Amino acid sequence: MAASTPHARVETEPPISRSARKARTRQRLIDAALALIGQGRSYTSLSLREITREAGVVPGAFYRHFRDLDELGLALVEMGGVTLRRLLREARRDGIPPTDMLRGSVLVYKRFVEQRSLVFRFIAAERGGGSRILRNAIRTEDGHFASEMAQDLRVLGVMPDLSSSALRMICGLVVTTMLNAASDILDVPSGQTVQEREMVENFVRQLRVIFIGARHWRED
Amino acid sequence: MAASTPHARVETEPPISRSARKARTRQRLIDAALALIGQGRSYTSLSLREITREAGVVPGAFYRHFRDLDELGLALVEMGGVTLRRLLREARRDGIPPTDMLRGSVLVYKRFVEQRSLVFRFIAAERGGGSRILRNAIRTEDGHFASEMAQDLRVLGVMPDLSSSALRMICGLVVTTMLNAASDILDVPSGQTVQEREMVENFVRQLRVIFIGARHWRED
DNA sequence: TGTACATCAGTGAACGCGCGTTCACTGATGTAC
DNA sequence: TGTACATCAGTGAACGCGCGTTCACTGATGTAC
Repeated sequence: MAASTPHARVETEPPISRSARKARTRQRLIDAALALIGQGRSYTSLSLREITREAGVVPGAFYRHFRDLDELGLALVEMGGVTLRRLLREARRDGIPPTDMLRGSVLVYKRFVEQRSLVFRFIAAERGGGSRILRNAIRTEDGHFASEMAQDLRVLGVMPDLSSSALRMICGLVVTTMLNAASDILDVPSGQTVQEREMVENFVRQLRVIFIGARHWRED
Repeated sequence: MAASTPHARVETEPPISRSARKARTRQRLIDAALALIGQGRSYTSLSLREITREAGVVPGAFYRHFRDLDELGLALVEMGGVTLRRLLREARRDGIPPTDMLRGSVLVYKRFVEQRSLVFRFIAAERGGGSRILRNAIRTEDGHFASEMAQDLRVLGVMPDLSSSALRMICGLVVTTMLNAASDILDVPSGQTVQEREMVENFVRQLRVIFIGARHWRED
């Protein structure tokens, strides 16, 4: 047990600065909340004590890092934003799948969501539901994501006839459709089941409708 | 206080059968949960005692009506399903707004959501988030709603070239877009504000994209 | 480099509180005769 | 219609438990000289 007390030093590790240690504990609290979400709990129903227990610190230590649970929630939202921006960055780097572009993108997205299931579970849940503060923070984050996506499409010369505002609006629709799909992706039993294939197919077709609509869009 | 005890009889009311009284208490529990949701609470974070307190019964009485909170949640989902079916029924009865069809429908929907804000707040929140049981129940309910909408459109002869499966898929997209919008509708500060108009405009344009996409849809 | 003091992340104990669940009970409603 | 008994929705008290928050504390890290 001595090894887990805060001041014990694991022999193989070098000394750690106070600020680094503090940042590490902060991250442990965030990870603990995500781990509990991963066990099927919803963020709104987590207690401060559960989180500190999972993180391996005493309840009172929580207050060295966050004023209350909402503030930890905002940190999770920020992490969600970072995750979404990474999705775009990877898309930019890897380019569009050469054949069957839409289905390819959907499968890439599906894998991305599954690899970061905890963050997406959190976003999908609190987007519609949690406290007003979290909901608005997530809405803002989603909005930024949609705007960035619109700018990327503009740069790539996709749908050059659309006005910026129309492109932005369409990306907003794509984003909400993606986030709805994230919830479906996480709930479908994994493995090459019929359900899974139907879910992917449905998602692909819905995006196709949106892009067909975008191609034929005319300003009023 | 005597008037609020279960056996007291308000003089002006006729005697009530035992089963009617039980149904009334059950409804009070449901209404109490909705009332608390209306105060900005999320269903997942409600406690059994809060609900019974709000309903004006003793905590133990809860068990005469529901096994646990999930079972009450399922009753709320069912109520949500009834609400959605009523929306379709009214649409059938009143027909499509004669001019500016889409914007007209959106405004009708907006008023509908605002009038039943508690139910929609619940659905919007638990759809992505609550317990797995509730999420699946809501998914099922939404699916039925989409199927019914598809059938209505078929009967009305809207988009007669689409296969039933394509029509169903498109209605699914419309429904998720509607439910996302419900969350926006409930969060936007009411009154004739700029924000409100922009939100409605965005919603209208997104639906327009979907319907344009549907008109140009070709089976693979 | 060494020493004396300051800082502060995390501890551990304590507090009062609301929680879910149980149980024997009460008394109005329902039923059999 | 009247009477005797059964039913059961709701009561009220009790239980053990985990909760959020507070506080004086400890001791490793950081700093001034």
